[in-house]
Amino acid sequence: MATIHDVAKKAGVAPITVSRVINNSGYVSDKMRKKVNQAIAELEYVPNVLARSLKSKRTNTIALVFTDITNPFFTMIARGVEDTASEAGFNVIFCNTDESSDKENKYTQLLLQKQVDGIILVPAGSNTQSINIIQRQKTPLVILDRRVSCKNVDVIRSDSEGGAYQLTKFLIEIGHKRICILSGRKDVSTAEDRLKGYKRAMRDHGLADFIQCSYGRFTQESGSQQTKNIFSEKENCPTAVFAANNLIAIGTLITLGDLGFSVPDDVAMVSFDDIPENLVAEPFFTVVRQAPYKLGQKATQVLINRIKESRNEKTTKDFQEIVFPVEFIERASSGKNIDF
Amino acid sequence: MATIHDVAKKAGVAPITVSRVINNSGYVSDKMRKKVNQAIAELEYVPNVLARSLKSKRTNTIALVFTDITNPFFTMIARGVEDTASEAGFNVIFCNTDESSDKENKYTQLLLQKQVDGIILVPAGSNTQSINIIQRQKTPLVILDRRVSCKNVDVIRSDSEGGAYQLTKFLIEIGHKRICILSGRKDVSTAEDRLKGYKRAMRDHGLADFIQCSYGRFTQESGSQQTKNIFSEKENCPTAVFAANNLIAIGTLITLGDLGFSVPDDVAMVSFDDIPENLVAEPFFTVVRQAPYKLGQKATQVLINRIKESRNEKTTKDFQEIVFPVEFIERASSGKNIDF
DNA sequence: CTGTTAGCGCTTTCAA
DNA sequence: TTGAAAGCGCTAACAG
Repeated sequence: MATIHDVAKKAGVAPITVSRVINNSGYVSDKMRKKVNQAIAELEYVPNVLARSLKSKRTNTIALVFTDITNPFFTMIARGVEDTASEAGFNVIFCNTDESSDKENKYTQLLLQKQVDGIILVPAGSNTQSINIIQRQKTPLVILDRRVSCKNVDVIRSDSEGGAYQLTKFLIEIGHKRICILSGRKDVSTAEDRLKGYKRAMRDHGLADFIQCSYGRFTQESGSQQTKNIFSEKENCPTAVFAANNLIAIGTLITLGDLGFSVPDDVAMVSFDDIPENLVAEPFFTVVRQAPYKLGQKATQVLINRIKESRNEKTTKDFQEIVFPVEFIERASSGKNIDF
Repeated sequence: MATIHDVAKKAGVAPITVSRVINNSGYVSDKMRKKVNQAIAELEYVPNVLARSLKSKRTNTIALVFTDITNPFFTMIARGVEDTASEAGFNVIFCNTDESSDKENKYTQLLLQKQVDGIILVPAGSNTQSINIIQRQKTPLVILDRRVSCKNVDVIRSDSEGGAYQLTKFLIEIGHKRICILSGRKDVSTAEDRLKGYKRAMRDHGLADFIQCSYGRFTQESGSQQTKNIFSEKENCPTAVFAANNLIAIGTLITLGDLGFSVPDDVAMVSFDDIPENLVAEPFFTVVRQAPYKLGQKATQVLINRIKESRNEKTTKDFQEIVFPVEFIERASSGKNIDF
């Protein structure tokens, strides 16, 4: 593989001149430029950005560390990040942690070694170890989708509590009292916040006695499992279920069917998060929908600003927490005006 | 940020000794090792892999260049690639081309500059420019999911033609004659192969006169559009539709509904590719299903072998084309024993 | 406008 | 078992 020296020799110039042509920096006469470009073409020269980055201290690469790209919610986030980063001249490395803090730590270590310019992190749990490491290396960092206990960091997320409140209130208003929530892991802020919103709505409407919470994970299997636990005893079953994410909702729907409950006739359902429209012929769930693409977009913008700040050694602006509103969509799963 | 020199100074050794500790290479006495490790911990030293890679000529990074991670088929491929690569100590960079050869070229250029150790490519079209560039830089390459005109390259893909034959034959055997196929772009091999398989099945069963093909793109919108084109004139409409991928299938299903056709009662449907099980409560489509995770896995294994070969300067084994079988699953969308 | 010098942080090669 | 020297390919800083 040709190096900048080979090109320089062939073009009869100094390596730095080649560098200037490649990077469009400094002054180069048209004559020189032409010669250099020709040499580049002839040698099929590909600049080595490792060497460039080693010298320039920037890789123009950011990383997105999240739980599982297989969940359409995160897939859309990934696209939002990639598109935005790409437009700004940044590359993206994606890392799936599968909700494991161990994997999260390993990946952040690796990413720091790779000298990424910045990291967008969806924390796997409440553990802040990787956050601390990233910050001690002074690598710009944005937290996405979930709250964390540290205060000195930017956070971009949706209004989980508000959305949960809205969904619960809706169920109450169409007549439900015995509403249960099936949520994710306790140490994941979105699971916690949705539960909080649910509880607040129940209390606000005098239904504190009917509060019934279940923790699990944000997966279809967990949705099934939690549903089995709650609906296996046929006495005093909830008349409505609030699934704390899309995958739980599907597990719940399937298992309710298996147990002989039909939705929404026997049990009403609402869910946080949607399945992307191009994957479903007839959307069924009443949901509160986040805007994952926009979340990814915003997180990337904030991160890139931080990166630019750090390059200019500007005084750091205050950290911000940006909370996106959610959108309520009523569909068939919640039924309506049901008599009990 | 501490460098290897800082660690060396602190530990009272030479930089190379630190290097040996980090990489577990060469001989280092336990005493030295301890001192070095302590210095590393105290300084929170993070090795710079750019410098390492510059010297060692390997980045332990591979790239997956594909069309759109938003399509669950490719999402699963991405997971297959990441998990396999990760296990072998490789990092993955993902690049979405959105079926644009332009973007494909730009990304491959960038990836070569980044000195990735290998590339897995799902070609955006029949253009082989990026393949040529990659090969001229002697970067190991594996083609995934689609055929290409070059012969000197490994290809991992599913049996599109066979699967299409199977689906078409199935429709014929349950009594359909007027079967149309809605496919993707003509210059994408999977669109072409599925069409071929369909045609061959039609001919083999004496239905050459009923062959009705439509090209478009592998998206929901295209599925809708193609369906509109074919079903807007109510005369001699097909009694069955073969959607060449999952997204087309959904667009078709929706639009058939809009046009007043019910599936499968008025029109039977089959489709290539499934929607992942954890995203759908009640799978509806009769499909031929690929194994995207395995495709990604296999492609990565083949690529990593090639990378190791190239490091050992071994004589290159012959290029292989690995074709995965597909799995037929009958569901409600195709109906059964319908009278015409 | 063009070039020289030095060095980014690491590891290979050779020597002790 | 440890280290010194050299250099991977590039560019910042300075000089001309």
